[in-house]
Parts: sequence; C-alpha cells; structure tokens
Amino acid sequence: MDVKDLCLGALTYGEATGYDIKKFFESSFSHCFLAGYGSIYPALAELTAERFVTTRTVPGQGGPSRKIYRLTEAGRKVFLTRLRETVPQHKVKSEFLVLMHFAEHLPPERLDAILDERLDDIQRQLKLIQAFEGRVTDPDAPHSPGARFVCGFGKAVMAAASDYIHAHRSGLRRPGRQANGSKKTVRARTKHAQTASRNRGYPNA
Amino acid sequence: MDVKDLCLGALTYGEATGYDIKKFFESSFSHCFLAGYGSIYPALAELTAERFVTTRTVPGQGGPSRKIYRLTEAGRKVFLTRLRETVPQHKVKSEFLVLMHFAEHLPPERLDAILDERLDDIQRQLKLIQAFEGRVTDPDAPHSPGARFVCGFGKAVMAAASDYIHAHRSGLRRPGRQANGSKKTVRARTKHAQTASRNRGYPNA
DNA sequence: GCCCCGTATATCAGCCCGATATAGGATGGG
DNA sequence: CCCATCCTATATCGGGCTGATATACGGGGC
Repeated sequence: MDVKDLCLGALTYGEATGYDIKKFFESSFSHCFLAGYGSIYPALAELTAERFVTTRTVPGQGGPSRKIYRLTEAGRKVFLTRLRETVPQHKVKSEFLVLMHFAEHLPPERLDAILDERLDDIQRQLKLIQAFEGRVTDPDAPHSPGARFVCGFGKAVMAAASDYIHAHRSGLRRPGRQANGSKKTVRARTKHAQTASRNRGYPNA
Repeated sequence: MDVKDLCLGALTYGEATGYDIKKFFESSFSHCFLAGYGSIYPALAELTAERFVTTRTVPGQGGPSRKIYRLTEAGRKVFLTRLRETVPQHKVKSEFLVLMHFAEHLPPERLDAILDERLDDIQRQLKLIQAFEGRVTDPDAPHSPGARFVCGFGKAVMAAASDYIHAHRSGLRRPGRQANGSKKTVRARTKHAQTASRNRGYPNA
C-alpha cells in the first residue's frame, strides 16, 4: 500500500483536488497515516497516466485554478484489488519514546516539557477525531462502520497513552542508582557491556 | 533524530557491531522505532568519518569477521546535545487501520484473517517487550527508569489496542445501509460528494 | 499599502525501507 | 555424507517518502 492507493481510496468518496485529498487524510487518517504534497501530486500524476483517474482543470473563481481528479471504473477496480491483496502493516516511529528511553540524560525541566507537549498533542489529535466523527452533513452518507472503528481505535489507544503518561511520569525522575559522580557509573556500565558483547549479548544486555 | 543518533544511543551501552545494533533496536525499540541495515551501515560509516565512533576489525573466530564500533568522547557529547535539541515526534503509519476504514469493501473472511493477524502481532510484540524486561544479566546495570517507562508504555498501548479489537470487531460486519444493489448506493454517494467538493468541503464530507 | 493566512499546484534533495548479494559456520534430516 | 536451512555479518541499490521550498491569487486585518 502506497500513497497512490490512498489517493484512490480518498477518491472513492467522490471527486477531489490534490489539496482536498491532503485535507481528507488530515481529517480522517491523521492519527494513523499521513502523506504530504510531495507524495500526493506525483501519485496523482502516475494514476492519471495509468488511466485510473481522469482530470479536468477548472480556472480559479476566487482563488487559484483547481485540477479536479475523478476515479475511473478501472481505478475503482484496482483499488479493490489492492485492498484485498495488501498485507497490512502497523508501524510506530516515535522519537518521543526514544527520548524517554534515554530520559536520564535529559535535564528534568526539558523532560517535563516534552511530556507536557506529548499530552497536548494527544489532546489535539483526540479533538481532530471527534471533529471528524461529528461531521455528518449528509444524512444519506453517514460514516461507515470501518470509519467508526478506526476513530474508536484511535481514541482508545490515545486515551491509554495519556493515562500511562499521567500515571508514570513521576517514575522517570531517576530513583536509586547513580547516586554519586556520573562518570564512574557510565564507565562501569561500559566495561560490563564490553564483556557481554564478547559473549554475543546485545549492547544493553 | 535520525538513524545516526540512534546508533550513537545504542553505543552508549558499550561497543557493538552493526549487527548487534540492529538486534538492540529489535529488542528494545521494536514497538516504537526500527532501522534496517540499509540505514545502519551507512550511518556508522558517516559517524566514523566524523570521528564520533572508532572502529576495529576482528577476524572471525567461528563466523565472519566483525567490525566493532566504539563511541568516542566527541560522539558521546554530540549524542547528548542531539537528545536535548530533538523535537520529539510520534508517528503511526498503519495500513491496518486504512484497511479497516475501507472494511466494507473487503470479503468477511479476509477481514477476520486481518484482525486475527493483527492480534497475533500484538501478542508477539508484547512477548518481545517482556523478554527485554526480563533480561537482567548484570545486577549492576538494571534497566533505567527510561527503559522501564518505554516498556510500560508499549504494553499499555498494545493492551488497549487488543482490547478494542476484541470489543469492536463484530461492529465491522456492515450493519444497516447498503441493503440493496451496491452500485446504486455508490453512485448516490459520489454525486453528493461532488456537490460538497464545490462547496469547499472534503471529499467525504 | 502591507503582511499574513488560506487555497492550490508543483519540485527537489536527502533520508529511509526492503530487497538483494555474498560468505562462513552450525545444525539437522534423509 | 550431503544438502538444505538458519544464523552471523557486511554491504549496496532502487524506489518511495518527508519536509522544505517556490509560485501565485484573494481576502481580511491594521
């Protein structure tokens, strides 16, 4: 699954410009998938060349001109095929958690700031999801069970993250160990890790 | 924060080969950060050129030769600086959730298989974390509060995901709506989206 | 008048992912 | 005894994505 597939997916809901598609990603996939213009425009160009979408340009009436993309029947078919064939992955890439892993190397006030930032971000994302859920302008096209499932999933996971941070942030303020000069501690650990490495252990063993 | 920084971080625990570093990522960061050889080896080469690590080659005694990397003092310093300067991001890229969003387009048995796979994967990751937590070969170097925090975070979030899937998977089996021939429904939705698009709404509005 | 923001399209360098190649030793089944 | 498979270990490459940047028009605030 790549950005091309995502664009096809967005276009199953109707015509849209590249700009619209990005907005759609931000509104409904912000917590689980994002794509920038650098991916979207080339994807749409390829899809056009492959005849999976058609495009027409509308001169800007109060704004720049719009290039409106529309799914073809062939496009709808490949999308469904791709959906069925995709081996779904689920990846998290969190510099936040890496920083937390090395928390003892951070100044306490910076640590606090990072945790507060993360909590704010979670709240922001939760609000985005709620905004998406609340937007039902068309009584004939309410959210699909799939969309509801994804929203609920995001809310559940982020609530768990938020709760965990609130419950355990105090534990990050280095208890025990490393009571005296830090250099000695670091050296001792390094020496030990060397031995472990020789014995085919992992660097942190 | 890039793979270079991650390698520096791994090397704060002692000497290691590129292979060791990947194993370290898999053992302690698997649920929040991963890097392949295609990132690690070039990163180590650059770090060597920048004098942030030194390297020595040990001819293979029962195996291929090993190139062992070691952090220099300059390397330790840049790592700490980078830690303090990093603006932490937390990104999820889930093809799984995208598929769930479009669940109504999937055959029911495929949907079930995907959900089961996801649950299995979560269990596998939980076991990995527990294995990492349980590995305390060195009584002088127990896991840091940071490492414990990250493990707990992973467990909390994945438990929430697992619970959510168990509780809501039945809701994905298309209730109401789309009772008759599918084509008509699709066309109706498409037409509506066109109108919405003209009014600067999102494609799914 | 000016600046900033929102809409809209587009490109580019740099980084990362996944696949692939190579190679020796251990392990184990037929 | 041999072959297949796996683990250790290093390294490269193409394709894809991210984030930054450029361009341009219109509206609103000051």
